[in-house]
Amino acid sequence: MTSVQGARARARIEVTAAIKDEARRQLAAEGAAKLSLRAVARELGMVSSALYRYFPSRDDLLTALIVDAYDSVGADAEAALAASRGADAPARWVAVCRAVRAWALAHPHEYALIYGSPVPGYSAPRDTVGPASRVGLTFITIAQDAHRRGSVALPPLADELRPEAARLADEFAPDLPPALVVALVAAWSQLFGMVSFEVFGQFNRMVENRDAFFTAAVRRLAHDTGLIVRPAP
Amino acid sequence: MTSVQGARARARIEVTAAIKDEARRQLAAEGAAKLSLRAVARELGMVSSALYRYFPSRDDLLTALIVDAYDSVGADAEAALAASRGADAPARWVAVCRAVRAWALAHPHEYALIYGSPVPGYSAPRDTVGPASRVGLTFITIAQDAHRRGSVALPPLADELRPEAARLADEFAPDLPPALVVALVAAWSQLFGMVSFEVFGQFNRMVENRDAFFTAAVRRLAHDTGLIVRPAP
DNA sequence: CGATTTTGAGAGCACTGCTCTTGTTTCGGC
DNA sequence: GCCGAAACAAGAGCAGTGCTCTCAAAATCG
Repeated sequence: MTSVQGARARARIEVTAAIKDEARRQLAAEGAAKLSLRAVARELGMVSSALYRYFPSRDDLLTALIVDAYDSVGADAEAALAASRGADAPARWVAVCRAVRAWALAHPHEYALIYGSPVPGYSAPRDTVGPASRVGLTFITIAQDAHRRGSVALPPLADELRPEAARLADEFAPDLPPALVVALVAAWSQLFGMVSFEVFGQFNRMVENRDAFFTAAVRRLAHDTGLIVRPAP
Repeated sequence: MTSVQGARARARIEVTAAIKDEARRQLAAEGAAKLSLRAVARELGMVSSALYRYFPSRDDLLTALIVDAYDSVGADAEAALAASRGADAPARWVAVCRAVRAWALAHPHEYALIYGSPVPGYSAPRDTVGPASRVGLTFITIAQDAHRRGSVALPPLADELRPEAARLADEFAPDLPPALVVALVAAWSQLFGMVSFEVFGQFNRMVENRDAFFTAAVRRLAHDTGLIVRPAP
């Protein structure tokens, strides 16, 4: 297929990767606001206009970095999920949450890029929705496994939320009870609230033992979602 | 005091206010990234260098806007708290949470400024910590009232979190049980997780009936914190 | 080989934050 | 009322930005 596609195509993907690497380096060093196309080109020994052959605009470069960042957290979350195979549902939930937090603390600027304020004129392009959902799918997988094994205690569901819950479940996990799905979405967003507060410094001079705080809170989140410990028969 | 302080000082605070107003307008229209000192000056009919007499740098202007934004949400939250006087604790919690969310949806760019990724070289200046804590203090007030009336069911507290909880309570609300304080901090950050996801578009093409979803989730947050309904004797 | 597409290089445009210098206006003490 | 000091507006200018355009070199394909 595209394997032996001439030196040209090969060079192109190499240069594209080099640009993204250097951009990621600047992102980690200075943040998205200070990411400069000219500086990236300069560091790579090319002229700024040449860079536009690879990314039609600065925002497109950022979009590429966004996709990569989503894939990076997503991969870490999935790895944590795989590594926790066999554990009970709450433990797996906590493991994935801790993986997400660890990734965020290790890549604060990339985290800010995807879970902070939308940087450009915003409106995320279509390419991002796939990678963006990988973490969420991890949680759904945990819930599905737990539900299959009967280790779910259905959380309460407010009456006025019932239609929304049914729609949500139908769209994302038809095999799961609606109450579980909406609880999952809530816990998902709440998890990122805690991670964002920590990464963005809102816990400064307040929470000290963040590891213990986070773990306890996230365990409670699992409980709220309905995930319970139930040893295999 | 500083009341009749000459036309000079008077003009200064007027110009300062005009600059902030115009900056806020541009902020709402285009976002923090595109806020331009020159454009603000242009719109105000002055030259860009003159603006530096009022704000020594662009970041200082942004800091001023940040403080104002914190005060704005804080005021709304406090108003909601005052308006809910007499209601039971969970109802008051929900009322304040809804006020915060409403403010965020009405001022998305200002919300992004204070609860999104830190924009400048970050590290919030000292002036911001006072206004920034107003919303949190609102929640502490609710908890204190509830605790005084006995309408709190203490949430569980993990052993490894006990020292942290004691320290936290001692620093922020010595009259409250430590378990309640850490639960409060967790719920506080989780609340902003949901608001951020809604404002930043993470719920797009997913949650439709966001009002019902948010209210139900936030009610559960109150329950997690230990706030319970208990009619006055 | 020749024609075509892809790439790099350079100049240039309009814009940004910010500094410095030059006059002008306002203020407080005599 | 006068006069030095402080505050101020204005303009020019610097270094940097994203992005467009043109033009030559290089790789690709018929």
